[in-house]
Amino acid sequence: MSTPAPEERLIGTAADVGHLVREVRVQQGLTQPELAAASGTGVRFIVDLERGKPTVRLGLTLRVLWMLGIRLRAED
Amino acid sequence: MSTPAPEERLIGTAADVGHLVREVRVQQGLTQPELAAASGTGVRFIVDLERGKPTVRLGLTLRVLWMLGIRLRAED
DNA sequence: AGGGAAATTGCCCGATCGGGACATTTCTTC
DNA sequence: GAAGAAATGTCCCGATCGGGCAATTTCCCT
Repeated sequence: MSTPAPEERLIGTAADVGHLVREVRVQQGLTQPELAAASGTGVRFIVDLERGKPTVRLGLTLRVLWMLGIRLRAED
Repeated sequence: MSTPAPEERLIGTAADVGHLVREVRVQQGLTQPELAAASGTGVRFIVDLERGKPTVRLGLTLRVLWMLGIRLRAED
């Protein structure tokens, strides 16, 4: 299976993260409350995250990403 | 140039992020205060980040990563 | 062992996160 | 336009982030 990553993007800002989360969530037909519940957090957090708020917490963010099936890779 | 990424890792938790930051920082011969200054934050944050504290802020984290030359890619 | 540098921790405190509830706005469908 | 679903805003409030500073601990080298 030599197919490259289905979809890959560079993540540099909280806005990048937020936009991606929203996109994938909608793509998967999930509502914000559903995603919140699935990630063990609240709607408040999801709204802020998708809005690209830079002060949201890293741990929760990573959990949401994981839940959505988004895999982060770090390259240096 | 078909060489794969020089070094690539999966990021799933705040601990993953923290360990990577420390590793790259040390590799580059930077002290925590130097990295803090370069990222426009404080030592307190760098210590917490490297410790893998899940509640550190996303925006600052991404800034530190960027500063270290670490590029995040999201794949879904 | 000793010394110096670097890292970590304790503390203070202003700022604000985020869970939850509810109101309001926006979006979608008919 | 009307209705319903989804998203966003407002508010409350306990918890705590993180900048800054000093004390303490750890690490590294001779």
